[in-house]
Amino acid sequence: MDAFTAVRGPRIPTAIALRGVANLPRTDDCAIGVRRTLERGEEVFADGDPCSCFYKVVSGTVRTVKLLADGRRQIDDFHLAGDVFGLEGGAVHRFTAEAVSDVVLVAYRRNRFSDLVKGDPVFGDQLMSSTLKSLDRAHEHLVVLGRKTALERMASFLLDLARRMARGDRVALPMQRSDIADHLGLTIETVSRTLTQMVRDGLIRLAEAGRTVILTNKSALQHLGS
Amino acid sequence: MDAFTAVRGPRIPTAIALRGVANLPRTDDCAIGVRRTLERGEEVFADGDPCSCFYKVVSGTVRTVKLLADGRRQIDDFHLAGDVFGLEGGAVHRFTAEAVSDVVLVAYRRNRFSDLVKGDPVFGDQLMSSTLKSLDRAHEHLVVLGRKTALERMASFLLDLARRMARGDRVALPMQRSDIADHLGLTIETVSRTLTQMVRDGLIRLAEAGRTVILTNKSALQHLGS
DNA sequence: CGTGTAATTGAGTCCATTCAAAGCTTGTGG
DNA sequence: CCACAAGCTTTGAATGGACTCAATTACACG
Repeated sequence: MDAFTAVRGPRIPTAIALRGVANLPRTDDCAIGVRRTLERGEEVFADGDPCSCFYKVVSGTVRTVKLLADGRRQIDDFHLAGDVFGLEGGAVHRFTAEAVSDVVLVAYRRNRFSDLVKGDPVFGDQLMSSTLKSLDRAHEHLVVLGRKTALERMASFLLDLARRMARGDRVALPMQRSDIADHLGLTIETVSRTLTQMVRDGLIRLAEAGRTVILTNKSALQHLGS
Repeated sequence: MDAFTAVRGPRIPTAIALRGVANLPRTDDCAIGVRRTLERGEEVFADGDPCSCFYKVVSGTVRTVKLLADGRRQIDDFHLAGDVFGLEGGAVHRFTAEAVSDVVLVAYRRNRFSDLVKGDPVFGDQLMSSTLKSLDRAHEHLVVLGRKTALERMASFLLDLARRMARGDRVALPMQRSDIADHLGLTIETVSRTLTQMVRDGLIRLAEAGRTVILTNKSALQHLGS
């Protein structure tokens, strides 16, 4: 079975496709990449939708979500500006993608992978590199979910966010407690209690109604996050 | 940054490389793929080793492992005959790979991805497809570790193994309880108790000193595994 | 200033863990 | 062939960390 044959679109001039999102023409020209804006809570695609596009985040935050039959939820990952998501092997998406905040995306039509790479070898390298990065993040998160305590999970999460989006030691959380809980395999109560304990222990400070975290003792956090 | 430049080997005739493992010449000719046999417990590569090769399993089972500083262990995945593992984005491996049973592998030298694909587009598709399959498996496992109970974890695990390696409804477990525990984020005691409970409930039977599981009520297991 | 949503805090419970011991298997040497 | 050792697995009892249920507080928005 082939990864990129399920949906065939028009041939994409791939040289332009993924590299310079900032330089993309602001049109609906599907051949290059469709700019798409969503409001907080809107769905990018749903579990089971035909897998015709993948996406790159221009601004905002997206969550990729899996739901169990009884409503339990697991958030695989949060995707920030520059991240690629929605690239999958099968013919349909295996998870749902939703806007955590207001979001701007660029959608790329999926195609036979070898064709894309033939058109632009660098593009192929980048696509593979981006997929391998996702895989690495997923593997890292398996350790968090499989073997870490609530405190350690939160420390890992905050450090990861800080590395990716911090200005100084301030992290403005784009998501709410329930998202963090469903990402870390905890409940919102435990998330809240853990943050409170971190404040008590001088690891962090909270600001802006708890939506900004200031890392006041990064080395202690790193020791916790392993 | 490019995924496949860290180690440059001689140009690989990729058309032969990944497709027909069974047809590979049994030589040490590194340009095609080195056959490698390991005994149970031996290391394929270690966390931090330079990432010069990736591997395809010919026979046996391999585990990929992450260790925390205090000895806690997470087994990302088990790799069975036909599976590819060890392909990573960075210059060094981020986990350890060990033989769960006696194992035969073929090692492929990593190379610039676009070069590989240029040599053989089908090979590129397969490599990407294999990576996306790993990513899908990792995401599926995140749900297991983040949101499922011990019973559900074990059900998911047994069904996955059955799908991949069962003869009829018999699954000969290649790994021991501690491996299962470290894969499912449980302790060996909980793994054992869960299996005992499944036997009591008529979901499975155990044979050959508990190293073979017979799925006697697959639909009930599927209901548990969601 | 009220209203609804999100976040925090508290009390009690439970599932999986830890600690402990016994039972099986397998391999080795007498 | 049996005895013994070493490792793996199972079982039991008690503990504990995160959960559930419940109530309160804080905040955003009309």
